[in-house]
Amino acid sequence: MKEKYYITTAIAYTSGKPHIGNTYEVVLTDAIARYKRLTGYDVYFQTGTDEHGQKIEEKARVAGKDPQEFVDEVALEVQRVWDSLNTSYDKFVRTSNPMHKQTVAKIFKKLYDQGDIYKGEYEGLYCTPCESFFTESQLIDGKCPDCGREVSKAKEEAYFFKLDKYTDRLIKHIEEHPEFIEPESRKNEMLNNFLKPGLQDLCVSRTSFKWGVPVTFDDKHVIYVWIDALSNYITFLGYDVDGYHDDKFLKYWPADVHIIGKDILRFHTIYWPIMLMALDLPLPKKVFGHPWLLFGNDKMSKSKGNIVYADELVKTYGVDAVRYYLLHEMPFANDGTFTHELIIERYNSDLANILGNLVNRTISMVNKYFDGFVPEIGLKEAIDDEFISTVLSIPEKVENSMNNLKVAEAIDHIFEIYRRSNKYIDETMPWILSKEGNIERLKTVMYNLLEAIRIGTVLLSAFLPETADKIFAQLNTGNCSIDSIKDFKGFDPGIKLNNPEPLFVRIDKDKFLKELEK
RNA sequence: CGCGGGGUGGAGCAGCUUGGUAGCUCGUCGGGCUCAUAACCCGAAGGUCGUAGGUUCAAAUCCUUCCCCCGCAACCA
Repeated sequence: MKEKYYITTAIAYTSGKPHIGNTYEVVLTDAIARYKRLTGYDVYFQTGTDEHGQKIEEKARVAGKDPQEFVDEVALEVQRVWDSLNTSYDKFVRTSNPMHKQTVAKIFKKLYDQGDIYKGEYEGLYCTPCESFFTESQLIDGKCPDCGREVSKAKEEAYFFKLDKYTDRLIKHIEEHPEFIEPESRKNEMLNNFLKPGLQDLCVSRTSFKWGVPVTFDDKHVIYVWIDALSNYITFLGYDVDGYHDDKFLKYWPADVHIIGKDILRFHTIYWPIMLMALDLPLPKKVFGHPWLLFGNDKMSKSKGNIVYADELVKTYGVDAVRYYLLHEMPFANDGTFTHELIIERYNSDLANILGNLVNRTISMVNKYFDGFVPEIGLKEAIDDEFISTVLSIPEKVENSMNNLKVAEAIDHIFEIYRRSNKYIDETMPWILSKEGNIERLKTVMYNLLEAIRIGTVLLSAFLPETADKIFAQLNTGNCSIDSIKDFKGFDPGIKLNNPEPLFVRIDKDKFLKELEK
């Protein structure tokens, strides 16, 4: 019986096409999901779109479309971008789904009936032309951030979620489960900024727009984003307020990890757990707030005009080059940087030179010396032991890194195999062995290289699935299970390799960048 | 004094919890090799570890001052 692993991304807001920074989250989650599948877990990977709210209502109106029509189009676009990066989600959810809306309405009612939600008044800074409330910090020079006009204090009838009842329990949970909030630096932020000073009640309904889930017992109100969006993690598993849950919910909840952007960590580590407590459900085991991908030194934004889209990058560099960059160049806790110069550098040095060239030269030699047939082990030397033990030590290192969600570190470990293999070629000098007619020794060297590459490729398949498939095809082996990399004999002698095809063709950086500018 | 994170050779990062030759990748320079995608392997140069003090036999690592950058600051998805 496989152990289950439920992993999610945040759902993307359908106000427009997601940029590379938004896409990073899905690729990161995908790598973890694929790795867990590889290592024997029953993985359920959910992602999707958050489709309600005033902003979307407006965007649809401007586009002259019905909101549903509008989000249908954007959701399709989001899914297309996710697919362009080869992400292996099991379920793509959309909050405009009728079943989801029904459950959300029931959750709201239940929380109201049990006294966790009450009716009150929301007071904020209101911009009349924009029909929107803003907080002090959202204002630009004290004026409305959308239209630049004066705002004034205003009140609106609204429903609130009472939080103080659960605060102590949440503080205790966070303190007793140091792994709950990742990275750890964020934990203090939540604790010191919000929980310990005491939480303000959360406003959970709006009357200023209609595009959302209506409050069943008060139709002036629409359920505001939090209850609607956050609950996607359970509604689409078949959670039922009356306890008639689907098997899927019983099997997969609680989530093993929610992967989200650091900007919405507060909602996932405070409001969401409190909602779950109110519903008497177990909390997710971990929430990981990943850093942002910046373009150069700037945050990507439409107003700066520096938006980079994932699907366009895929067209330029190939899917695995983009995945490699996202997964390997992003630090664990600090923001990462994207530039074309940097991705080309990584592409050339890591993918083309170290990995691609290794596979190419190894297969070429086997073709040349053994007509492409995988040789038996022949004569061994002491240096082989060190080489083999280095390779065999990698899976455990990768496992440790992945258990801490250190994806970049895990990839580094895999590349240790390739670096060591390139060095092994220099140490053993197969072309000399061939010239001297030392075939027994040559057989061993080539076998060791092929097996090292195969082991690396099994691990690599979680991160660069397309490349891994290409390598397996060239090696002509289907032996790619995690069990096959525990010892050093997973490559059956006698297999006929296919001809080598360059995996990554080197990019001429200067020439390429000039082309890009056109 | 709102809370928190960070400042390490040209670039990007690790090391700091549990003080004791400053490590990795890229780039630069020199050498080697020729199986391979001008790729691969070896070596070298380059850092007073933001600043000023303190603790210590010894500090990038612990404590304090100041400077600079960044995130959060509550209903913005």
